[in-house]
Order: sequence, then C-alpha cells, then structure tokens
Amino acid sequence: MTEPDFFDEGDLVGVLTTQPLDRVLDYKAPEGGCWRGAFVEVPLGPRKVLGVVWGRGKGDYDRAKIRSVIRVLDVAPMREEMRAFLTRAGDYTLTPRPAMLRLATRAPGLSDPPSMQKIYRLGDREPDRMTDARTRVLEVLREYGGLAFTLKELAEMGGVSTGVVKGLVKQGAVLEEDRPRDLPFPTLDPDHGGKDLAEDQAEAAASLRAAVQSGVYGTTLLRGVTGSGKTEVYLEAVAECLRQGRQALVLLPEIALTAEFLTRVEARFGAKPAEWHSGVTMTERRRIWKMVGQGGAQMVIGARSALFLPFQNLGLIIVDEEHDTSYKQEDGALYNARDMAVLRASICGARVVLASATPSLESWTNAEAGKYDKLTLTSRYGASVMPDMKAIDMRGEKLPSDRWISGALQRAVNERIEKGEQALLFINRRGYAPVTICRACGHQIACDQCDARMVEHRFLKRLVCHQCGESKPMPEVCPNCEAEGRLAPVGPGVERLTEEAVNLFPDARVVTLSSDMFGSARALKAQIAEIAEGGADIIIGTQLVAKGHNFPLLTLVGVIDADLGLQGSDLRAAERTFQLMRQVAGRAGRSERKGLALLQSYQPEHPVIRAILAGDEEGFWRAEAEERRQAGVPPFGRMAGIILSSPDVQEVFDLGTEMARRSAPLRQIGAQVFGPAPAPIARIRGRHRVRLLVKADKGAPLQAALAEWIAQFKLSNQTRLSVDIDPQSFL
DNA sequence: CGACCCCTGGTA
DNA sequence: ACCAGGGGTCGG
Repeated sequence: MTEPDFFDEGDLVGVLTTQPLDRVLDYKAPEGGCWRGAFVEVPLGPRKVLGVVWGRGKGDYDRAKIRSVIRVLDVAPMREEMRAFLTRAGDYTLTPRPAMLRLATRAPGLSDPPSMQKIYRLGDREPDRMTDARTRVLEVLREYGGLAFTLKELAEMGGVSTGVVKGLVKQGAVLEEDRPRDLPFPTLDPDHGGKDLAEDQAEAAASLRAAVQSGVYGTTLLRGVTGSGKTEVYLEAVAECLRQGRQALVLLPEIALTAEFLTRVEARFGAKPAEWHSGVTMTERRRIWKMVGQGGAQMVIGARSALFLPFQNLGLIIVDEEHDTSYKQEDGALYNARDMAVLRASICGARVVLASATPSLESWTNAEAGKYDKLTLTSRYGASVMPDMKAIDMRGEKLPSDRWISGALQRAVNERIEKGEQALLFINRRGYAPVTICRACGHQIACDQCDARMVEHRFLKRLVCHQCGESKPMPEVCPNCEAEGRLAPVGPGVERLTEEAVNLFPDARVVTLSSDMFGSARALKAQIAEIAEGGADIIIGTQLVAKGHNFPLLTLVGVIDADLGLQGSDLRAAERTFQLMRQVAGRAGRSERKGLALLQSYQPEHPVIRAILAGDEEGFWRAEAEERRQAGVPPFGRMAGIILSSPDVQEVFDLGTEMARRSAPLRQIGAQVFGPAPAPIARIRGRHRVRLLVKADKGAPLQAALAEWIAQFKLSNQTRLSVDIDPQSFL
C-alpha cells in the first residue's frame, strides 16, 4: 500500500513534533490540506509546537479529541530521504525521534513568514525639482543599471541622507519594493581558479571526479600526510559535484579552521560558500537553512550539525580530518558525524570523502576490507618531505623537577634560531600546571563540583576546572591544612613551558598558542598569520597547532611529552597518540627546508613511539588492528556505554547494580555487561556519573537488545540515562 | 519539554 | 483555610 503524498482538509495526518513525545500524533489536515514532509504548527496541550507531517494518521485515537493542524509553514518540505536519515540515525544511536527532529530544525524563525526588506530601484518619473543630492542618487541607480539597493546602501553610495531617497520615492522617481531578506548565496564557478596539481594529486582528483559523476553512493578514504595537498584534491571533487548541479558539504572538526578554509574555497570557486557552525549569527543561520532547502546554497562548510541541514540535492560530503575526536560529541544526541555522513550519503546517493593524514582505525579497516575506496597521496606538495624523527630518551637526561626542555632539544632550538628559522614546542596541556599540591599536607586542589583536579592558569590568575569550567582565584593558604605559602605547582602546562622557554632562550621571540588565550577566532587567526610571516622564533602550543595551520619557516618540532596518552588502559590511547604525534611532526618543514621532529619520551622503546619514528604507518595500524581483533573490541566488536547520572551517588550506583543484574535481554544476544564503575569523569557539575559497558559481537543486534533492557527500569526524575553507541574511550 | 493537577506538609 | 513546593502525568 502506498502512502498518499497529499491530504485534504480534515484527513487524518500523523505529525512528529520536536517535543519529547516519542510518538507520531494524529491531527486533522488544515484548510487547504497539507502534504507529507510539510513543516507544520500544531496545538499540543495549551501550546503551539513545531512538527513535521510524517504520513497518514493511524486513526487509533478518539476521533472527537483530534485537533487540527494550525498551519503549514512556508518552508521547503522535509524530503523523504531526510525522514529516513533521521529515523535510521535515531535507531542507530538510540536517540528518540523528536530529539533527531530537533537537530534538523535548528534554525531560528522557521515559523515566521519570510522576512522582507525594502529595496529601491530607478523609477520612470522625473522629480518635480532637481537638487544636487537627488542627482547623485539617481546617478548611482543609473550607473548600476537595473540593480536595487537597501535604503542604507543607496544613501551611503549617493552620499546623502535617507530622507533624500524617501523624497524621491514620493515623487515616483525611485521605486520602493519588498524583497526577501534571505538571499541565495553567490554562484560558485567550478572552473574559476583550478590550480596545477602534482601528478599524484591529479590522479586522485580524476578518480574522485569519476566517483562523483557516477551519482551513486560510495565512500573514499583519502590519505595523505600534512602538506600533501588533500584539500586541493577534494576541492576538485566539489567542483565536479557543482558541475553536476548537486550540493556539496564539507565538514571541518574545528571552527578555528573555517576562516582559512573559506579563503581557499573563494580562491578556487570565485565566491564564498555558506558557513555553518555555532558562531554564526541567527539571521545567517536562518538564511542558510532556507537557502540550502531551496537550492540557493551550493556548498556548505560546517561543523557536524551541518549534516542535518535540509539539502535538496546533496551529492558529496567531505569529512576533513575524519579521525578527529570532536566529530563525536554530545550535541542533543550522541552521534559520530563521520558515521552519520556515511549513512546520510548512502540514503541520498551521495559520495563521501574521508580525508586524513592519520585515519581512524575504523576507516583504515573499512578501506582494507574493501568497503571504502582508498586513495593515497604519496608526495608532499612542493619539495618538502616528512621531517626526520628522533626520540630523546628522557631517562638519560637528568633534568630538575621544574624543567621540561632537555639539553638536546635546547641545542636543536638554538640552531634553528641562529638560522632564522622557527621552532615549535608542543605540549598538550593548557594552563600553567595541571596539579596544585600543598607541600605541608599533600592535599591536591580539586574542583568542588567535579572530581577533576583544578589546573592553575597563571595568565588568568585562577584555578580552572577543565571538566566543567568552574574557576576560583588562586588561594593563598591550603584549603585543607591552612598552611600558608606551601602550595606548589606540579607538572608542566603550556604557560609554564613558555616561562621556561623565555628563560632558556632570552633573545628569542616566544609566542604561545593555546585555545584559552584568545577571546575570538579572529584574534587567533591574526596571531597565526603573524607567526607564519616570521613574527616569532619559538612557538609554544597545545593541540590547537596540530590542526592544519601552515608555518613555512617552521623546521623543528619538539614534543615535550610524547608519552602523554599512552598510559592508562584506554584502548584508543595508542591510536590517538600516534595520530597526534604524526600530525604535530608534520608541522615541521612544509616548505623547501627539511624538518626535524624530536620526541621527548620516557619509553622510547614503546611500539607506538617506535612506529612513529619509523614512519611505519601501515605497520602501526596492522598491529593495532590485530590487538583490537583479539580483544573483540571496535571495529571488530560492538560496544555501548551507558551513563547514569544523579546528584545522589547511592542512587546512581544502586541503579547501575540493578541494571547489571537484570541484563537478560543483553545476554540473549551474547553480549557482556561490565560495571557499574565510576564514569571516566566521575562527577560533573555536582552530578555523579556511573558507567556500564556493553560488549557484543560485530553482527549482534545491539540496539534492539539495549532498548529492551533499558525499558525495564524506571528512573527517578533526578537521574538521567544516556546511551553512547561506539564510545570513544572504553576504560 | 512545559503546563497542570494533586498531594503533602507546614503555617495562619 | 491557605499556600508553596515536589512528583507525576499528559499532550492528538
């Protein structure tokens, strides 16, 4: 039986609202009827809420109580493929459909009528009296032919006050018209600024173009070390997609990267694409949402939430830096944007390109297994090559406890400075010192709200909790034993490393790049541009510098603590350390000069460190894949994390224990339950968190079993349960 | 989610 | 008799 697409007035329709009722509710179609996928406003209790017509009404509800749809909103209806995407993504992540719908309606003013603005163009009548000001206005309009301007623009261009324009309107010499405020984005020209590509780039680009031309779903893993020109290559895929008249989406892991990227896109296509992320203004969000929906935006660059924009003809999704962990984060729903991109593309017949120098093990495995196509860029763009890499064995360096830069690293830095080149010192810890300890009683200052230790930020003169953002002034006395002046910083952060560098290299210009030192993306961008032009000798940076910035004078990278992230039992720690170290090392020598990367390590014989030094990526991934296969963990098994949280510790542990005990639905599919254990972050903002882990075979119907299992338990209203399918870390 | 209903317990 | 606050339920 096929579902009708149109419903006459009074027909029963099923509407899914954005309210957390995981049911499709029956309504009567409004005057004028409505259609499947229509965005509607419906009454719910005493309120009006946003919803989407999901299909025909079920008719299982008391006819007399059924109310009418209030109105159909003036926006493009939701396409069938979007409804399928939301449903399947929700089923996969165990997210209720209303929460999924909220992701797809994250634009303000959807229920408002299209916002209009007044514009002014040349009229056909002469004004009764000519003045200088009037002449200038009319000249501007004649000069630009039939173009129209807003009042403010026109007055400014004519050098007159707005009153002059209004006067001309009264005379009929200028016409006033209404125009929608949400305008289409400028057209991108796929043949505007194509660059000459190196041979391997050209081959990869041709392969991607052919894939896009085919018009069917497929995923390509595009590998290439930093500087190998991945961006140029996938922009050729975008160009082909635009030629096909389809829309393209580029996902970036970090907002800070979009500005630089936009400039490159503009150079390639002659105009800027739409830019979608949390920092974009409300009016611009509305414009993008509407234009994407009616084909007035050919290309969107955005954060993971851009996946839920109402594309009408999506032909290509690029996931840049696909291994980046920020693609998986709480966002109303817990989903991995990389995986959801593949799902969305498979539903709408689009191509996916996963780009990375250091792919995630999941993507590497999929490519090895032939599920994804594989393209590898072998030569670095221009003359530069991957830097030489060496470990500095810290066990042989007898450094005092408040020093972190080894003699060998110090000498290497001095050499670069003498040659007028730059050195980067990398440490993946923000602030001054990660721990503050009392030398009188041994107390370590912890956050009052979380279990995390507070990090001293000397720049801000405060202690900051990196978990919840809570901060307090640096205390004078120990909060535990009240001893005065006995609090001491322990361990290095980026600020403390800067202090040391300034002492060791007194004549060098030292700059620090850390995310919490810049109020705005603009300030950061300016700083980066200045460094790139040689405005510094030594750059001290956190993770921020590992991502995509190009410093041509940089020829030395010193990693202060290459072992961070290797300790602990997190299965992905090795993978993450490997990716981060490779990326940071890749910063060195992107231009003609050959670079050097020095990794300070207390365990240089560790397999991960050895693989990094040998540049043996395939070897690393094969070994890592084998270990995961043995352990039956992702991507060779399936996992889910269940996090219970409540202000009451006892309650949350009791519930966890109860859930572990009554896990028959999970055992039925052969899954194991571990825990309850304190979650990786045991307390956040005063809420205690407990985690259970579920592990199942690769083919097991995990989601269905989880849903059945969870449905058995009734939560008190202060406890919350969230399910994390494919968790990033599984300690 | 948010409105509202009802119950409780404390106070006038 | 009255009110404030919490828990529970309902919404088409």
